[in-house]
Amino acid sequence: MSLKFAMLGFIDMKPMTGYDLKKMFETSVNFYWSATHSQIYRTLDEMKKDEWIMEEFIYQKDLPNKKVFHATERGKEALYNWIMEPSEIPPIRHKLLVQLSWADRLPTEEIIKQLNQYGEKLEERLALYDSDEQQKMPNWSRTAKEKFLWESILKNGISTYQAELNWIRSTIKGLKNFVNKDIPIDKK
Amino acid sequence: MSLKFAMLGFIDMKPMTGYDLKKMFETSVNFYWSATHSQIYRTLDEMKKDEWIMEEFIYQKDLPNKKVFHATERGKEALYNWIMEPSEIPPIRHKLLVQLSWADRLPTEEIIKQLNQYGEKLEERLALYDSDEQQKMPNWSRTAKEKFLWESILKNGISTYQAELNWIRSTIKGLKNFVNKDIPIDKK
DNA sequence: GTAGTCATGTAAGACGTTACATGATTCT
DNA sequence: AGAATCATGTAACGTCTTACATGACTAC
Repeated sequence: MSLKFAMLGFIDMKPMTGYDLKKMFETSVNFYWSATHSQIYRTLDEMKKDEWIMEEFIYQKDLPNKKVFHATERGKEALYNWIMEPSEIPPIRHKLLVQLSWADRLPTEEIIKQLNQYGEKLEERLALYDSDEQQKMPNWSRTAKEKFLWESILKNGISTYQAELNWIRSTIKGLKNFVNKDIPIDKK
Repeated sequence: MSLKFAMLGFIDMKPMTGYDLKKMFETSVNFYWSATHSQIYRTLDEMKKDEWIMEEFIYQKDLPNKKVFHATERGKEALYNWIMEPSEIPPIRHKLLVQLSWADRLPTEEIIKQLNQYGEKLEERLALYDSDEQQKMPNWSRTAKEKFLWESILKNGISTYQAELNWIRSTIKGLKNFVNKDIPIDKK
């Protein structure tokens, strides 16, 4: 449901093609919403039917022709209304945590290896976000307020991943007590 | 893909009905994976076909009949192998962040109201997890290691939500500078 | 009486991923 | 010569949500 609006917001800022949107979802936005080109083109069709966007066909000689989409008044209104809707805490589907719930069956070293691997991925992700690289938060921001909002969004990602990385580290530390030891419950 | 294994893990600990699983997903497990009964019954069918579980039909006089599922050897093996698979950082789909990206259009007070509402939800969630209530992490844990793992999983949730709550608070603070003010970029 | 728990299922639709499909231009 | 970029789409499949459907017993 949010996908339409994520796309509409971009199109409203600056008319765009499906291909442009695809790139947006691959770079900037990527950590809080994502979409493949399949999904993008299908959704563009729907939005066109709903008259939230209008298509402008552009012929190109050297490059493939393309369709630039523009937001309509109806579209802008729909976006505006949606932005004010209250939001729930997003459901998380966390494979690693499901694995951990049943990881009792694994040797402790294996579990630690798993957590380490995951931790490395978090580190990479954080490195990416901390680098200038990720100043790809679309840089055609107009107002100071908008700039502030985009920076805040990035911070959300960073602090979430950082929290999880800290958790990983402390969990690994705790697990080391179980390496090659059998610790009965309630041993005082 | 993880759903099968989340279910299988429970069934392996203790034979269960679809209804029992449903309750598990509503309580304990709920923050890192969730499922409705529709999905659960369909998935049980599939797992039966794959011979990961076996069905035991139980006739009851006062209550509706039920089907208790037991994990098979094949099922246990599948679970074991899956647990060792490396896990990616789960994709996040965060409606509030999409809304924030385009919230420049809203009066700052409205944005703050939105963030406050969301913050309250986080506080409720945290209160729930901090309370004994949430010792609903299935309490038939056998080994100390398993107990440690379940506690760790809960901590993951708590620290994630706590990090987001801190972020919300600091974002609100920052936004207050934009209430009824027009701040040009690069004003020194 | 009315809501809740126990207990099971089906059907339709929304949302998402992966694979299939094409083809010119530009960079290495 | 091979890979990447630009640019669009379709088809099949997998996953998830919402609504429809039933029915007895129990607690307030």
